[in-house]
Amino acid sequence: MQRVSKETVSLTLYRRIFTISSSKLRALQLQQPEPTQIKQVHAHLILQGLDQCCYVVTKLIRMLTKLEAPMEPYSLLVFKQVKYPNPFLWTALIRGYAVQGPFFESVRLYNCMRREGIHPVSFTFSAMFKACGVVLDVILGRQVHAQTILMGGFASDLFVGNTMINMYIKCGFLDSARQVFDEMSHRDVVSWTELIVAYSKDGKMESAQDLFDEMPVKDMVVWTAIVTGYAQNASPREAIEFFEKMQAAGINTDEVTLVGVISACAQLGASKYANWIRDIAEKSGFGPEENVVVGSAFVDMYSKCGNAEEAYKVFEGMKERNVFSYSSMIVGFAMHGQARAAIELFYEMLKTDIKPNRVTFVGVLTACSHAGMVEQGQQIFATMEKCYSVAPTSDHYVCMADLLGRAGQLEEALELVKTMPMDPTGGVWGALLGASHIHGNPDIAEIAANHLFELEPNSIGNYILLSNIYASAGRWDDVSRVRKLMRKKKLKKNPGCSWVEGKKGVTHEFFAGDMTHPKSSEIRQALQDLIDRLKADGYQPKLSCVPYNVSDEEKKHVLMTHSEKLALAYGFLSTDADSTIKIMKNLRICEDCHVVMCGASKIMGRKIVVRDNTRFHHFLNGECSCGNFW
DNA sequence: CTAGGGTTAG
Repeated sequence: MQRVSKETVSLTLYRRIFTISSSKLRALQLQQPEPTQIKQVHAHLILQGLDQCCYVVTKLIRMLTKLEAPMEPYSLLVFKQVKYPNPFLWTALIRGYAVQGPFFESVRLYNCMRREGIHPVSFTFSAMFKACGVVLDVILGRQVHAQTILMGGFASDLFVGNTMINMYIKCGFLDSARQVFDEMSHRDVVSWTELIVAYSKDGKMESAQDLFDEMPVKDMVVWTAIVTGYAQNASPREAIEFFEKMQAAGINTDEVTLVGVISACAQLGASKYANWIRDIAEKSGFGPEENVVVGSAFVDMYSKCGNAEEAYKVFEGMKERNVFSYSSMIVGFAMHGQARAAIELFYEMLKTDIKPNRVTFVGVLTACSHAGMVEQGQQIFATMEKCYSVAPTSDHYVCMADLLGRAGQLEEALELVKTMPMDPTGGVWGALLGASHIHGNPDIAEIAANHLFELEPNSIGNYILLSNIYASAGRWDDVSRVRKLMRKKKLKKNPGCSWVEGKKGVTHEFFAGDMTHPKSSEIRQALQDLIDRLKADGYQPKLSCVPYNVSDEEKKHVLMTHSEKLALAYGFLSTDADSTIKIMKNLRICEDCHVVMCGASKIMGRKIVVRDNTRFHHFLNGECSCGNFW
């Protein structure tokens, strides 16, 4: 009779046992194996005399680790019963603790192993680097690094090198990671990609780009990394440029690549790009229905491109939704002034088993704030930690200061800021300053602004806002004091700029007082005609929107040259009579322009959508979705 | 064993 080696038998057996047990797990829809099942498997091993076989026990421990079963008691138990564990078995246990914790057990076991004179394998070092990366212990990481060199040869092992790079990156030591990379005798795409991603996450796109250019062979993953890197670093045009290069190079794209590009399109906020990438996604079989991440990215993109209906359509059509999908949709509703829809969706979400997170609450609270729903917002804020164990961060205090302040409860807002449990951030004081602007309260504005000048000394917007608040109150001495401060700091005003989507997605850009457009005189005329019709309907220019101490005539003239008005007039001239006019502005839309937009939507019978620096205004029939509350 | 993914406020 032919003798079968023990390892071969055990491999077959291992397959049989584990196929059975994993199909059982699937049938029971369990995430983790039940203790009884583990016991059964172990009893089986003992019965077969395989509980001493390192190979089988190693496999068992690896499987348990993968299934996220706790290391104790079973993994540790089966390990302890093996009389002569080999380095692979030790390593499986060390890795298990590295992945699931407690981390110090990995270290203790590693030391035990060394004391017993067991020689580590390369895999052991990888496991240790993993552990160091998890707890960000770079000191231990460096010690293990030194040992890989002492042990001879391991430091130049490709896998050990890659895990070492990974550990240094996780700990934030990019230079050390780069040094390992530079000293490695063999590198693969993984080594390159790890570093490229690390550089781009650190905002160093030039370094990432340099490495990318040097790479001998580029695969889909690294192309995706560079596209996504640009998208994440607020360079959507570059992201799209590289995506197109990637396609031209004949590289496949998958849903991960698409997500990066979708995010870039969201940042551009133009329908043209939205339609373009949607088309590509559908054609390559990665529509928003199938994949949660793609779907959520599309929801966000459509919201940011001003297409709230399509965002919701995508959301509704998604087969699976998670906290990102809901949060994006809630934030989207809030952005478009649909506070009720946002809050309803939030409550709908609570009925599912998806748990809201910090971002979800930021979304709901801003929705409340934009709709002036103070009590509802306060109630949600009060329950977020108690009921959903999401501790409020300063972001949430920004929302609350905004909620109270916008609603005119400036004193309460100030009190909240003074008593909040962490140091108030620029955002919190900024919300208060903004509210003081809306409600014309120079005293509270002063308090907020003084904190802001400390926290954000170079942020021009704060100086302008304070100066405008003084101007509205007629305190011209204070105005010139702030102006002087700005001059001293050499801060330059960020010019107001608007652009409008014309036919075929072509956009036109206008600055305040802009006369450079070839059709300038026509635009002026169209705007004048519109204003005349509005005046006949009772419109009065809001002179208080001009923060200069000049004559009323001059103020009227300044108002007429605001970039969003020029964009509006051009929109009328250059788009079909039944289409929506889409305008974007880099700064907050001014009150006078807001009134004009309302009136224009009624008189001209057109839908107008304006995106200013934070949100969308939908004008229809003389009304705005923000309810004149923004 | 190691590399690429989406949501945040003034």
